[in-house]
Amino acid sequence: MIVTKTERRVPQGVIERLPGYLNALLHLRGEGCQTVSSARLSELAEVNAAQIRRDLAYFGQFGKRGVGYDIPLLVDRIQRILGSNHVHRIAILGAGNLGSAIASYDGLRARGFLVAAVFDNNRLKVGNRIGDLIVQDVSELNRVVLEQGIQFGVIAVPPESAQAAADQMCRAGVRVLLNYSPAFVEVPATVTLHNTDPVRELLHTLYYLSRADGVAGA
Amino acid sequence: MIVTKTERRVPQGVIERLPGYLNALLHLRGEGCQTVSSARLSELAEVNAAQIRRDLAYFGQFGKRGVGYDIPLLVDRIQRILGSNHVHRIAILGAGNLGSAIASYDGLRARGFLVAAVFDNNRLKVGNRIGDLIVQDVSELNRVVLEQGIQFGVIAVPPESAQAAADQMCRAGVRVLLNYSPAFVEVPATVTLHNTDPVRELLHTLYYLSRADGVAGA
DNA sequence: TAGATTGTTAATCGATTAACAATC
DNA sequence: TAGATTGTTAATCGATTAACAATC
Repeated sequence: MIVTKTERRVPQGVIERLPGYLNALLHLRGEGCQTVSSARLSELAEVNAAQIRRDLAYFGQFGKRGVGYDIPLLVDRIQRILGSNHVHRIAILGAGNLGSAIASYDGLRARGFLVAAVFDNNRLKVGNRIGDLIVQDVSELNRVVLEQGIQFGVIAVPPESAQAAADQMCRAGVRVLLNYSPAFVEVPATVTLHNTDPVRELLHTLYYLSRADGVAGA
Repeated sequence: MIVTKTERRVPQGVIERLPGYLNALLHLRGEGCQTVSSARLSELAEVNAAQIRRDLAYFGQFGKRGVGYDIPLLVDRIQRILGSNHVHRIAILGAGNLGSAIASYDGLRARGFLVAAVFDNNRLKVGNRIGDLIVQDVSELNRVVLEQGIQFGVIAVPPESAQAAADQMCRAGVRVLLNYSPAFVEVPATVTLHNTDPVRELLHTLYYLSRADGVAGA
């Protein structure tokens, strides 16, 4: 594994912002840009320009003074830092609308993820086609995760089955579990659980919305 | 609108944590609990107990010393603070897998949101049923948003149509726009845009995953 | 050289935490 | 009363920002 010189403890906020920078850089690269200034990146990523420079400085000196950052180089560096420079395999449990949406989500491939398998326990769904994949029976989960070295599991089942799905995924050996259901699930300490609740952001927005009615300002 | 006494400027971090508290409280209420201590809430919401007490104190005194917080009361208070104590209507543009998944997402109803309409520009999808809803042609968007007082718009179309979808939603008059596509979209300053990128969290997790291989600790 | 933009310091700002008196 | 837990202060910690010398 390649690690850049300065390996101080990097604040979590920095790591959380890197994917946003990468996103903007991929967008710029797609438009054919060669270099970008922290000022321009600031607009796209909605982060203060000084902070971008400071964040990147945790990992080395990637820019040229007077010029800016070389986009392909910076993309590569950030991908290495995050570990998205090689492909990571994902297994999805649940082949309903949510599972299908995630399996065919455009943003995954471009950023180093590959949906390697989709499982369901419903006989009617097993055998269905989702993009290039065939839905497999959940009894195959252990074998496939092991054989393909799958590290990421996605729970895309109804909330009442979420815990059972999580248990199966953990037994199969995934390292990270993404829970898209609104249920609480528990996992062993060796597995990293991410509860990604799409409603949480709506609620948070609501607060500012009701204030914006009465008062000026965002 | 009911507002509690202390209306100091509330830090953004507090607002972002409230939905997590609410989530945990709804879970506890579902289990039949009457009261909860900040220590117990701390476990469920994964936030320091002192911080929970401090966060809540921005809005008033909701607890009883020696006892804890009354769950139904606290649920009600947080819902009022966030504005989720009355129903907010959502329109979804895009009736594919993603749109269907969001439309039938269990977590919405429980937390004050109602998917009021789903639109698509594909003749083949117009007229389809998703739960209780019939997919409508996108030409109906303006009328329906106006008539039903819809404030939230969700973009669930392929990335290449995302900007066009955003424009239509903004013209129709939504106040908040949730973009689930990996595309960059621009909106007028009067509309709040939320880019909810499910891959961002995966990338962020990846960083810690690669470190966990070599070093001890989370 | 002149202009532009980085890398980095120093100052500010705000969030987090521990601790404890108040009080149920 | 004794035990428990809040509300709140005070101390710490870390993140953000402005500013500017270094340098392309």
